[in-house]
Amino acid sequence: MDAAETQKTADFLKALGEFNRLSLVYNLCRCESSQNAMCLCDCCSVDASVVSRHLKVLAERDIVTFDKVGREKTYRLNRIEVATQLRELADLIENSDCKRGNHDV
Amino acid sequence: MDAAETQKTADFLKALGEFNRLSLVYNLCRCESSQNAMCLCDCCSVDASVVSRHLKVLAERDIVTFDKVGREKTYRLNRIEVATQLRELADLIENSDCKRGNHDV
DNA sequence: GATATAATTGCATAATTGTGCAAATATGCA
DNA sequence: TGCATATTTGCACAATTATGCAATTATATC
Repeated sequence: MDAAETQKTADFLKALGEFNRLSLVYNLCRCESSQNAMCLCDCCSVDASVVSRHLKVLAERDIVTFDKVGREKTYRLNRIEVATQLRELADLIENSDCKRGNHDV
Repeated sequence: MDAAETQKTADFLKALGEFNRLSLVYNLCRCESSQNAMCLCDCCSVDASVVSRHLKVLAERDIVTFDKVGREKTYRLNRIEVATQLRELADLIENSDCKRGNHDV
């Protein structure tokens, strides 16, 4: 577990670990289809510019992906990737190698 | 998903989403037995007071638990609980109810 | 009791982050 | 072209957070 990887995981968790951003994620969670940013604004009582910035953070960490359609951006949640990353962390925490005698984790 | 619960999940993720705290968690991850705080200091190049505060944050979110033995506190990772919470989030994100037609998530 | 070690706390500070507003940019449509 | 809508960006500011150092508390040992 080198520092760069630790930092990457921390950044991923930090991106999810903010109330409005997590609200956006939950909101996208409920939508099978993509949602544009204005629609997502409704779920949190902040300015559109704030939502824009939060979505940017989520996109930077590959938590969401967007398509640009005309002047709208439609966002969708990277369900599989996010879930996988969370499960990998869960597995590491629950069954880290050195519990089995491998100290080179 | 009410606001209080969202906030709680965000706080949990935020606690894990900081480099030095995640380093502490990974460090505890590698140890089957409890580790005292001074020993944990070695894994991150910050002052003991900083480690103390980070451990306090982790304990507040039930990520770690400690026992007080004499003047030392020994910490251990709440492996099962942390892993479970991460997996529950993964499940929610991957298979949110409304993909199945339930919009009351 | 005196001293040493473990851990916490108060304080100041630097750094980061979240926010709103106004302006700018980009695109669609009349 | 002119106007409306979606989104981003610049800027200022408030709030939070991470940090180090010094002092304090708690406990063990001599």
